[in-house]
Amino acid sequence: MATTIKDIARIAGVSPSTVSRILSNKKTLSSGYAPETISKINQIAKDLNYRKNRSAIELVTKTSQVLGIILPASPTNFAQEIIAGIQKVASLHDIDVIIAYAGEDSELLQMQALKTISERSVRGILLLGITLSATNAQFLRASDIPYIFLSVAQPEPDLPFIASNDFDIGYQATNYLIMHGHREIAFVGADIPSCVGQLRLDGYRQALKDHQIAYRADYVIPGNWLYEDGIQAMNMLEKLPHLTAVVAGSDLVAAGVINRARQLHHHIPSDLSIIGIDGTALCDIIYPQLTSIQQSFYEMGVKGTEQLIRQANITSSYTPICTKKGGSVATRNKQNE
Amino acid sequence: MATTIKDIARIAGVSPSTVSRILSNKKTLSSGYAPETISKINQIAKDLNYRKNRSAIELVTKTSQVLGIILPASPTNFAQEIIAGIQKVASLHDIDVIIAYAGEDSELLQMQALKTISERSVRGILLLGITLSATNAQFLRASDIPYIFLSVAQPEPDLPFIASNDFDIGYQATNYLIMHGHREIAFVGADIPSCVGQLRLDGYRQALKDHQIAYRADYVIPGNWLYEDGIQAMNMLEKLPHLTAVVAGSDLVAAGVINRARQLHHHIPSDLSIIGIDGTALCDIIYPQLTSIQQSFYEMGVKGTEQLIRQANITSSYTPICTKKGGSVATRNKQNE
DNA sequence: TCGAGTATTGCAAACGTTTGCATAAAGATG
DNA sequence: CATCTTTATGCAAACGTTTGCAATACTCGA
Repeated sequence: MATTIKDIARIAGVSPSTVSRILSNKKTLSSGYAPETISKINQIAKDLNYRKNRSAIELVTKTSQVLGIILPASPTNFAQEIIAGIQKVASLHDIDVIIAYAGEDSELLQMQALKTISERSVRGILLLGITLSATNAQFLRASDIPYIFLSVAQPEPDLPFIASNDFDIGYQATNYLIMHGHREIAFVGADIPSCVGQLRLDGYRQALKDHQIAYRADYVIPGNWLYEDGIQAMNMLEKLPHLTAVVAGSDLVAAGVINRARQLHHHIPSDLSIIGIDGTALCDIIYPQLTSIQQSFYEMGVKGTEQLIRQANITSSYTPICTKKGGSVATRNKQNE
Repeated sequence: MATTIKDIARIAGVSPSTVSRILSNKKTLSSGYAPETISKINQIAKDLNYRKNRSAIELVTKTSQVLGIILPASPTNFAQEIIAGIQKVASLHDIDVIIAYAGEDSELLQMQALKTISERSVRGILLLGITLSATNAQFLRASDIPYIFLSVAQPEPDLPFIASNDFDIGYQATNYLIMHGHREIAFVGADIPSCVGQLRLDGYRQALKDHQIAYRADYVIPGNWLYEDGIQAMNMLEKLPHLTAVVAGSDLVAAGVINRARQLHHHIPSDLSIIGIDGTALCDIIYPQLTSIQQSFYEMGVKGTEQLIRQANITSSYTPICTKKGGSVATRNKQNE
């Protein structure tokens, strides 16, 4: 049986309140406890290997030092970076983190994760890379716990988020290729039904439009942001003779496209230029090094956590994106066509 | 103010005990509650958006449905896979997971993470990829909470672990190269002072010895398992003319070696063969595809969690390793020398 | 109609901590 | 010496739940 505050009190010959106040070094209104009492209590606590019972504390104080993170069941490779940002800020404030996994698709799994987290009277909830079903969003709102979505912008105004502007990402990626002389550009590997995918596609189309390039439906090959999607996409792209460049939905997709292209004896970037999205560590690792639209994942974690911790009202915001240059995009001059 | 069991009881006109038993569908000794009572209670609970207070439950039952994970401050890329295994099993048993980060080096950070976790009266602690200082190990032992180390074997017998046999990994990697005709083999990127690094190095040396190959200290270039270490290592390897193969401490290191080698106009695998360690998804992504000694990370998570959940006594074990073949190792015939 | 048996529910203590208020002791002031 | 402060500590309620035991209400056979 673990030692409690009462055990310490009994041994020290003081009351539990005294022990409690000393151990959580509360300053009473008056100046405080006798130094000898303090050191005695601390010594006994150490000797008895005393550890606080968080449940009891949280029960009586009705506050907790815990943040809840909800992750998609298949954690994307950038989630790690966001979590690092969260942990950084959390540990600075002596706050613990509990993690629950939610299916992206399965409404049931989502609800389960929400329940799990909300029952722990957490101080706030960070939702990474998911969109909630209407019912579940309602549950979240009703829970009375501050929350914020990270990395995917939410359409509804009362679901605050910190994310990249996915329209801009799509636009900037496409525009980058256009600026390098490309006009036959595919858009592959994105999960189109999703908010993120849809927005990026919109950005892609807008960039084309702004440069009087016709949109071709067969240049858009949806996927699930995965390496395998890149492979698949490249298999289809091969049948499109005029194509000179590809916007990949993620760095992973880009890697798939590049590797499959190599197998098919297409040279990157001279035969085909590729730009990725995310700007993860992967960019440096694959060959040729990937040019990519880099997102500020770490910053999302930091900002989101800070918002939740300082109890101010929570507002949506976009984190900056930038183009990270590699060697996967070549300049194309018109007469080559 | 959140709804409690008492609120429901008052509204339903029953006692809190009734509500409690119904909501956690306890079977009383006799057959049970009246169906109408049950449905009434459930309805009210739903209407009032009732959520259990875990703190209160844990306080009174003195058990928790939480598992603690301690991660190294710089989470390695395979940690994700282990965590996936943990989550899988945990969610099957309706168990939550809380995560704390510990420095590998900093004794203080380690202690902080241990305190954090142990105060939450968790059901068990999983320590990923770290070794504890003597003091901290003592603290862990004294905590009375079941624990198990994952992915790094512990020397002391009362620190149970589930990990790969790192000696075997070093041996098997080296032996694979020898079997392909190599005799001038470097060992790079491993963190030698660490248990894991030391064991793998021992395996490497044993394999050499078993084939009457002399050990050369300049063929061993330590590192920190990182991509950059691979780059650095390759810079040094270039000055060793007879070298034909490399055992990389991790897949990341291997990626670094390969990329730097390409920059230096060495062809992989004809000029230089490379074998990685870990067998992560990265192997397929880099070019040429990496041959690697694959570890069973997911299984570590699964097994460790199962052990902690079923409260049986916890025992150490090794998970299997296997060689995952890519295109980064070439056969070398003797007369080439 | 009377128990006996059973089905359904309630009572109250307990978990370990915090905290507003009360109190005792000691010192200061007149 | 009486009174007032100040300082250091204790009392007891409260947090929301579970659960052993007790109690009530019903059913049924004789």
